[in-house]
Amino acid sequence: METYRNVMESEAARFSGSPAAQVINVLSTRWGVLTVEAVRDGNMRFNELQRHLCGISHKVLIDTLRALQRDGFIRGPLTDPRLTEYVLTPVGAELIELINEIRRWSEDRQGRLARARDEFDRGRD
Amino acid sequence: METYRNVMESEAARFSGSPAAQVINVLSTRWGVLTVEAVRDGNMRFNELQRHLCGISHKVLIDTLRALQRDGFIRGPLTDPRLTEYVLTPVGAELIELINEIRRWSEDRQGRLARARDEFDRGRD
DNA sequence: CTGTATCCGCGAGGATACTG
DNA sequence: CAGTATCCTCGCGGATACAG
Repeated sequence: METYRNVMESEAARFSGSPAAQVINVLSTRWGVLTVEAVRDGNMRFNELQRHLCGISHKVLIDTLRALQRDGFIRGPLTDPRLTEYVLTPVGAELIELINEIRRWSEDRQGRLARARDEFDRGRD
Repeated sequence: METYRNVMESEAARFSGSPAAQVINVLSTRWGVLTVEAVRDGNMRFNELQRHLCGISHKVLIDTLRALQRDGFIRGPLTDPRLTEYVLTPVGAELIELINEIRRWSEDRQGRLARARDEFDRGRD
């Protein structure tokens, strides 16, 4: 066990200790963003989520849900026995806004970013 | 070799293909943020950077610099022989703004985030 | 169905030696 | 000093079997 201090908690070294760590944890793990978005898309039970996130393994979904709950972005039966579904917390909803901002930022610079890669890769083959 | 397609390019699966991948790559790797910030703090040569980023290994700094250059956030001797120092690109400077926004976002919610963790951890020991 | 407990592969990050 | 080439470690993400 001891997973809840594992997944999403290499503690995003560069932000370690800082509050930003919890955000980076979500962004930087394999299924973090996908999972919060799945939860937002409709409060779901475990199996619905797993089907929604096609490809995620049983264990990894549990680990991810646990980490997201520990960081306060979702709530669900795993921590609160009264619940039957996973739901976004208010902070979780705000997190999605932040994620969307990052997406926008990237799309606004899509051209420049892509060009950088092309140039770099061209110089090297 | 083949590192430049390695470091920072597990291709941030959840954003794979999307332009946001390049941003997440920086955020999610051990030294990504620290390195762009070091480059901003003063255009430096390799060894100065390594001293500035105390603890980073030789190889990892090179890998990180290469990835940051590939993604267009910095430029330097590694890709451009005319340069002697590593410098931020315009997009790189904007990236730092984005990072600061994420920091602000987190600090604004610091209390709620910390409380979530405390509650979770308390419920489990 | 939901969560736990194991076992495993692979890749990022690190240590080190070698080359211009 | 800057960059390359190896080798190693450790932990995330995954597969699977088991338990309420």
